[in-house]
Amino acid sequence: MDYKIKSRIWIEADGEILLGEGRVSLLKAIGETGSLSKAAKSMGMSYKKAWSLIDAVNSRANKPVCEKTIGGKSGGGTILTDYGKALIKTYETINENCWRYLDKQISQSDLT
Amino acid sequence: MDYKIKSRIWIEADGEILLGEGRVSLLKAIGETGSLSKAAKSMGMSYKKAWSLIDAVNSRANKPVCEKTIGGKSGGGTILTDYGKALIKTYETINENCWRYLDKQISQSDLT
DNA sequence: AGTCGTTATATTTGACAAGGTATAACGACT
DNA sequence: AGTCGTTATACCTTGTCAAATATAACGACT
Repeated sequence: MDYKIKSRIWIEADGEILLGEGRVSLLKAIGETGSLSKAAKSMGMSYKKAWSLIDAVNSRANKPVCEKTIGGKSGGGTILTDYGKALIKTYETINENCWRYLDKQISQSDLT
Repeated sequence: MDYKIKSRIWIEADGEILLGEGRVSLLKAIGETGSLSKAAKSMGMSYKKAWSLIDAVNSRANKPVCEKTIGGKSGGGTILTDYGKALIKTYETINENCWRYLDKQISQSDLT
């Protein structure tokens, strides 16, 4: 059996988690569905958990990550800001780079 | 508030966690104390948890990571094998490299 | 035989996170 | 005014994981 190396990265602001893998997935689902409740449902996550995650992200980020509207014909919705999209992209790029880097590292080691 | 990037890496064998940050700390404490129970105590960890962690590591690693003796004058003890020491060293080296790499990545991004 | 500190294991208890349910507020539209 | 789907929040239940407790086996040494 050969070993594999895995990693998780996250971004912190003020010592608290701002953005991790789960929050990025949720933000992406919001971008696709235009709604927090639909995003939560598409991920099999409870609305309550999704709301608290997004609340944490918005309260810790330097700029708003999404904009929410309540009421109206469609009931309301949530859309990502440009800043939110940039955050997602940065996270994913660094994450993929990290994977590649680690795979190279483990292949250079002589573990058996 | 500026963002910081954090990471955790771990090594898997057969899809199960072999070695992570906590297990490496425990192994190092074993190396310093020569005893699983003393190592657990020094980390404020229950003996049971320490034992189960080490049991998992030993059962998944390709070679034994530590050798245990029961009974005798000193009651027994646990010492690391050369293979265990090599595992620790490899993990820590890759981990530190990963931190440096990520710091470089985040500084090259233009997040505000 | 008795002592000692260790490894090894089962059982119970407690704390905390996760989830479910319920309900209110909202506002464009009919 | 009524409808609708959403955001927002409180409350309670449940499941899971950590911790505490208890006990046994072991073997060199006295």
